[in-house]
Amino acid sequence: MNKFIKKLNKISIKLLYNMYNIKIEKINILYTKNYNYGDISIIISSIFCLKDKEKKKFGIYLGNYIIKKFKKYIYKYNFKNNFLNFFLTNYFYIEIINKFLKLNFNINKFINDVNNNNKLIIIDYSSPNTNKPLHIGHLRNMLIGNTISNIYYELGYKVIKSQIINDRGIHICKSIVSWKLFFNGITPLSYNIKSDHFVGKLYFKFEKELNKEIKNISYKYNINNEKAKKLSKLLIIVNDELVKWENNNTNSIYIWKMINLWAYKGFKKTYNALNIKFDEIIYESKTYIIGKKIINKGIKNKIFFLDKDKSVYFLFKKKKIILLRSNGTSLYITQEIGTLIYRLKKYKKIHLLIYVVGNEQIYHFNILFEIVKKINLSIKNNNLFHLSYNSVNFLGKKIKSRYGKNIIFIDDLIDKMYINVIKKFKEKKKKYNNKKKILKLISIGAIKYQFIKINPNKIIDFNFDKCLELKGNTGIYIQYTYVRIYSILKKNKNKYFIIKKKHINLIKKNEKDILKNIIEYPNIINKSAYKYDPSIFTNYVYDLSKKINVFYQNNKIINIKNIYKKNIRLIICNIILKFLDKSMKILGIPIIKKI
RNA sequence: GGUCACGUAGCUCAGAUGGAUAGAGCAACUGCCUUCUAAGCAGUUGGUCACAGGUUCGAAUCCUGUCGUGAUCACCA
Repeated sequence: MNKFIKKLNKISIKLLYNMYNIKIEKINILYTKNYNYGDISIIISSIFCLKDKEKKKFGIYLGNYIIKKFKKYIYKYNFKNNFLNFFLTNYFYIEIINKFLKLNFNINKFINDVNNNNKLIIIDYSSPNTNKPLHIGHLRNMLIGNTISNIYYELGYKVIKSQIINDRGIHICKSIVSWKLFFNGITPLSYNIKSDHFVGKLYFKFEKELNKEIKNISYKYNINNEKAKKLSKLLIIVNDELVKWENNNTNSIYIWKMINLWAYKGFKKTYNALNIKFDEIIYESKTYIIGKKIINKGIKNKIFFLDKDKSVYFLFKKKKIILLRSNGTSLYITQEIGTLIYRLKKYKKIHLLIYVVGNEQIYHFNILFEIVKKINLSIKNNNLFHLSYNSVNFLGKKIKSRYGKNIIFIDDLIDKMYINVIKKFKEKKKKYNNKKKILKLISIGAIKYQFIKINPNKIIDFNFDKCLELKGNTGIYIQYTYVRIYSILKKNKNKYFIIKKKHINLIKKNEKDILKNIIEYPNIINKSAYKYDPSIFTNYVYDLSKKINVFYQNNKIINIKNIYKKNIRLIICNIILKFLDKSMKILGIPIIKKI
C-alpha cells in the first residue's frame, strides 16, 4: 500500500511539473476518512501555488490520468472541495487476499519491510527495589517496557530486555535494620505470607517507627521535621549499616542476602503470572563500584569536584549535584553511571538504550545524560532515551509507597481480577467446570490491557470498578474476537482456492474494511515504536477487532451455500487470525482458543 | 518561581506527518440468540476540543499568552 501511495505521489509531482513547471517534493495523500467520498485522497488544495481554477483543472486532469494508468486498482474518481478522491476496485482487495494465500498466510513475508539489520536496542524496565513487593506503579512500567520491547523486536531490532535490581542503598538498609530490631529470627514461613510481602512488612515497620521517632523529637525540642531528622537515632543506625555494608561487613551482607532472596522469590512469581520476561538482570550491588571508580577518575580530570566535607559533586546548571556522600557511600546516580559503563563493556555497539522510568525522574536523567556528555563515553546522548510515563494514582492521589498505605500490589490486583472474572463468567454461562486456566488468562489479559491502552503521558487514576470492567474496549474483547474466528476455522474442512476475477463482486464493505486496516499494520507498528507509545498499537488492535466483530456478526461464514463467497470469507478469517495472533503476542495478551 | 507533562461527550480515553461533517468505550434508552461463542452486533441521546489571540486556502493538532491539574527542582530512589 505504501508503494502504491508513493507511485501516486511521483505521478502527481511529475504531472504538476509538466503542466505548470512547478516543482514540489511531496504531495499530501491520505486514506479518505469518510468512505462516501472515496478510499484514497490527493489533497490538491495543499498545492498552494496554484490558483483555484488551476487546481480544479489540474485535479481533473490528474484524476483522468491516474484512472487510466491504474485501471486495475481504481475505477472512479471525484473532485470535491479541492480534494481528488479515488475509489479502489474490488480487484485491489482480491489481490491482497490472493497474495496471502500464495504466501501460505506468512505475514512476515507479506509485510516485508521489517529490516533493521539486527541493530541492538537495550530496554531497561521494571527496576524494582528489593524492599517491597511490586505494585501497580511497577505494573505500568513493566507493561510499557515489555510491549515497546516486543514492538522493536517486531521491527527487526535485536532487543535486550534488561532489568536492573536496586538491591543496595539506604532503603535496603532500612529493611535490614528493621529485621534486626523488630523481626529478629522471623521468616516469611513463620508468617505464612509471600516472601516479598514479608520484606515489605519490614520496610513499612521501619518507616512507621522512624516517623514516630521524628514526631517525638520535633515535639520535644520544638523543631521542624528536617531538623529532627538529624537527631534521629534510627537514621544514624541505618547510615552506619550502609557504611558497614559497603565495607563488606559479614553480618550485614548475610542479612542483606537473606532479605534480597525473599524479595526475588516473590518477584519471580509475580513476573511469571504476568508473563513478563527479561534477557538480563543487572544487580546494582555489582555496578555501583564501577560508578565510584569513574567518579574518582573524574575528580582528577576536573569533571567532578571534591567538596570541603569530602562529598563529591557535579555542576549541573550551576547547581551542586552530589555523586558521593561525605561518608564515601554512593547514591542512585553513582550506580546509574556504573551500570551504563558495565553495559558499554558488555555490548560493543548499542544502537539505542531506552530507560523506562517514571516522569518524576526526568531531572535525574537530564543530569545523567549531561554527565555522559562530559565523561566522553563510546555512547552518545542521542543513543540514550528516557521513556518517561506518568503516575498511577489511587483515590486521586499519587501513590506514596512509603508507609504501605494507599498502595496496591500487583498480586492483590491479580487475585481481585480473577475473582471478578469468575463471578462474571458464572453470571453469563452457567457451566463452570475446569475453566480455571482460561479464566486466569482472561484476568491477566484484562489487567494488562487496562494499562497499555492508555498513552504513557497520561495519569492513570486507578479505581477498581473501572479496572474490573469487562465490556467494550477491554482485553477480553480482543480475546473473544480471536475465539470466534478460531472457532470458525476449526469447524471448516474446505480447502482454500485462489479467487478468480469473475468472483470479485462477492467481496463487500465489511471485508474491505478489515483489509484496509490490515495493510496499515506496518505503519502503525513503526509509529508506535518511534513515538515510544504502546497505546498507539493497542488502539489499532482494538480498532481491527471491532471491524472483525462487525464482519462476524453481520455475515455468515460457514453456513452459506455460495462456495466462492465462503472461500473469500474463510481466507479473510485466516488472515485475521494470523494478525490477531501476532498482535496479541506483541501486547502480551494471552491467546485463548475457547471460552 | 524555573522546567516538563496534561486539559476533547456526564465518566474513561482515541484522534501521526495541519485536511472535508471531531471518533470509541462506559453510563442511559431501543432492537437482535432455533442459525459459525450475545463478554457481541445494530441504533438513539450526548461536543463552544480549557480560554484568548496569531500563523494560512484550512487548526483539536503549529506558535504566543492566560487559567486549571499534576510531576520535579535532596548527602531519597
